[in-house]
Amino acid sequence: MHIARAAAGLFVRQGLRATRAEDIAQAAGVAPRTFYRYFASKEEAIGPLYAMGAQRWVEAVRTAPADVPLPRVLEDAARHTLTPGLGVSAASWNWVRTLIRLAQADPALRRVWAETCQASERRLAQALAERLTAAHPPYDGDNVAARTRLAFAAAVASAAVRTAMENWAAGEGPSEGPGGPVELTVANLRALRDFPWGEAAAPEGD
Amino acid sequence: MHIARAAAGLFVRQGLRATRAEDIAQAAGVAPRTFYRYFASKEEAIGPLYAMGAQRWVEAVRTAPADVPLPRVLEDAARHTLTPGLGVSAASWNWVRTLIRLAQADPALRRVWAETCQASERRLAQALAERLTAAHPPYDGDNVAARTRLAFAAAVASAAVRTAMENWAAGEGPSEGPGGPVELTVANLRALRDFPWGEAAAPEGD
DNA sequence: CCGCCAGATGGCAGATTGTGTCACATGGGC
DNA sequence: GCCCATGTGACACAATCTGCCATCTGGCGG
Repeated sequence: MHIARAAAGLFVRQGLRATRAEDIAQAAGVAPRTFYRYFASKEEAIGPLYAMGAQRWVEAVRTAPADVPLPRVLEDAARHTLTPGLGVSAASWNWVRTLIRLAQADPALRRVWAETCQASERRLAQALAERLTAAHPPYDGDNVAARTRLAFAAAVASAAVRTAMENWAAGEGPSEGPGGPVELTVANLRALRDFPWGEAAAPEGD
Repeated sequence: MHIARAAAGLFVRQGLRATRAEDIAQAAGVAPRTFYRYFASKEEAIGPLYAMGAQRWVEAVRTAPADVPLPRVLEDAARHTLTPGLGVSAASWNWVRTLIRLAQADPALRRVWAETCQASERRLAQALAERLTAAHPPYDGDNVAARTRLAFAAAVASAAVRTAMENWAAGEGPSEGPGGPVELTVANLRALRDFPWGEAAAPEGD
């Protein structure tokens, strides 16, 4: 969505506050009225940019073979989605970092980011449900406990990626290798498996 | 915050759309300008209501003795916060359900809900960090990997409660006992521990 | 070719929202 | 009493959204 790109460009260049919805519309080459046909507010305009990555990740999970164990699926999807060069050019990772920082800096944008994350979480839950119904016919989608468990699994997986991205973006680390999004995400997923969780969360100080 | 209550009342009674910021101000007995001194938009006005519960939960975790294992702390905090009658009157749980449903129904309110959840997640991360520095002096807050791991832990714990609340509110289940917020949350936390997670997430169909 | 419809877009008016600025009141300390 | 900090209100105005209608475009059947 080129309107979203125009919005992001203006937000980064001159700040959210100084950018009017009309400016975005003009930069994107559309009428103000058209802008508001797609977005309810100027903040929402970068939503699609935030959603893109999550979209790819969920899709990778959805299309994974049903016989691969879930943790493996999540890890592979993370690698496939977050490794610079695969789908997202290595250069534009700086852009990604900038956008995430932007979201953390402004309350209104943080709301958009948060909502986007929860939305993709719901899509992931949907994808996991499909996996389940395919593998375990007795999965009962009407059962509150079962649905909650599924939503929780999606939330956890989603959080593994989200916290990795947020913390990576907040620092100055590289977009690849140790300290990069992929490594942090994988570390989260692994920690999940062997969390004693009984004792506090920093046994070995990595 | 009595402005928040006034806003919630109007939103529930006549809908978000039909409620103007000025109406809320009037219902709360303040001038419109004063309303905007506290909230940037009318949607934000119910934020404090969403935050209250999370606030209590985080506080319960923070004040837990350092020698109690974390999963236990989380479970206890959940019971303490989510059991009707302890702090939140049994009657007002219907109100809670209504408010959460409201959030799921409207995009703008969903954003507020999402942001509130992430905000309390950050506070929980802060609380966990304090626990850690107290217990394991070598905890390194400057380390990206360590910070991410901590944020992830907070996100997971937070998601356990959030998904429980969302799924409880979406259905018609009781606010207490099986199918209630407490049970669902505890089930999430337990599932976390013995997730083989290797095989799909619905072994025993509870 | 023509009429027609569906969908996307733009123009315009106006209600609503959000903000800068100043004024007024209250209450505590000197 | 004076002063300052803090919370509140009034007014004007910029910016945000929205309803309604006109216009354009492309496809489709007559």
